[in-house]
Amino acid sequence: MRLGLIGSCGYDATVSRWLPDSHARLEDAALELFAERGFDAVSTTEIAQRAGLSKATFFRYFHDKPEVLFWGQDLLADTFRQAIAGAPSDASPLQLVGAAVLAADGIFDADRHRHAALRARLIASSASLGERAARKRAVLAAAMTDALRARNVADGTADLTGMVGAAIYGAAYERWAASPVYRSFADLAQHEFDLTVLAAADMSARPRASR
Amino acid sequence: MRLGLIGSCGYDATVSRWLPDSHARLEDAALELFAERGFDAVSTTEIAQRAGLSKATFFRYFHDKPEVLFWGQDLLADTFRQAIAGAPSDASPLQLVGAAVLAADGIFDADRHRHAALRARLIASSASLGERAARKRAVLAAAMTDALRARNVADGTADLTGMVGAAIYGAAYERWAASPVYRSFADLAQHEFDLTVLAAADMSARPRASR
DNA sequence: CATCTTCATGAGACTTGGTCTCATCGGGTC
DNA sequence: GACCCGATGAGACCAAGTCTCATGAAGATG
Repeated sequence: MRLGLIGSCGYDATVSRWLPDSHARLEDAALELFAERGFDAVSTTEIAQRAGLSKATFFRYFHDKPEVLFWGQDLLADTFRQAIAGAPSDASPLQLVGAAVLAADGIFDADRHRHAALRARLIASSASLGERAARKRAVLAAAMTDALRARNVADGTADLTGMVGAAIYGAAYERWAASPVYRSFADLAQHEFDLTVLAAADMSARPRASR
Repeated sequence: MRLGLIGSCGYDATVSRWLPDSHARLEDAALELFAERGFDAVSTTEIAQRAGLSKATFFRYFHDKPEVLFWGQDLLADTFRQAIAGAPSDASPLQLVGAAVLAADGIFDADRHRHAALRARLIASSASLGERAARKRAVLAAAMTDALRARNVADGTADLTGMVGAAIYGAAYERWAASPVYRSFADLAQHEFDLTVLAAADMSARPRASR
């Protein structure tokens, strides 16, 4: 139900004198408190206390307070990179990023869906969280751009297509998170991809005479 | 040489018992200190002292420390909006955002160019500044998207084109800031626009058989 | 059994960003 | 002269984040 892996350093849940899974306990405590009172009104000291730990330990597991909501993003960037590197050789750049977003399906399971709506609500409520989210998305775009360049896609095209890929991902994730019941991420991603292909063609079209 | 206008509230430089232009003095002091020692190693107290003011006054003029580097962005978003609203009715969405970026030419004058390289260097050096920059760019994209929707561009197309517009702006600004001598922003923007038109067509193209 | 090492943790001092309240004081107004 | 307005200073106060040192159980070694 919960990953035994932490962002950078893998660790095995050593059964010791301490209660196990400090990382998960801290995350659970934080999400509970955020759900009750919002992000800003909860202090890191309080999160740590509810998890039965100290503030210092909180910052050992999370680089800063927002990171409780954002950890695990590296995995997503890697998934994108690998999907693009491993796609068929006759795919267009747009199809490559489409395949990348579809490949994220495995990450967004039912467990992750449970907190997705809360996360979205919190991020929308705080300017500083919005900044972090924007940056994370830029990192995803850069990951795709790099993977495209590695396949000899021209620089300008790789830049643009990476951003479009991030937009497809963002739209698909938003809908996935907003859905009250669990749905397959791949279905939503495929749908957003199709819409984006149409929109890409539409960008350069002159407007029809209005009605 | 320096605007007499502050972000949200206009004020006139009342000649009174205080030295005028606190805003400008704070900004100058901050940029000097940042240039000397970097963003993180300078405290807001120190900035205020060099400007002959108190920390409290610093936070009256800038909502937070990073804002010293980012204020004035609202003007840019408004410029984009107005340019899109006022463009010829037969323009394609891509041409609309192109026109918007070109319209920013008036903002990027020689005075603003003087500190642009420093700003870029500082932003690249700090993760938190990178987040703020990413968010600001997302706001610009949203401004363009809104203006496109107001012209009856379809939602999906407006979303995508707004992001592309922000990318064009970002690339043009980056080159403008990096140029050691002052250059016309419009020239660079036009060039980036042309490249992006080509890249947009290239996104959907199958790769040529490699040599 | 005794000792040593390892390591996740606690305790708490410390710096700084950011908020808030209250006092100050010159200028303009009536 | 009495009054208010508005930019400012002083400084208390809170929370994020860093850092150092102590602790004590687990496991290894002898």
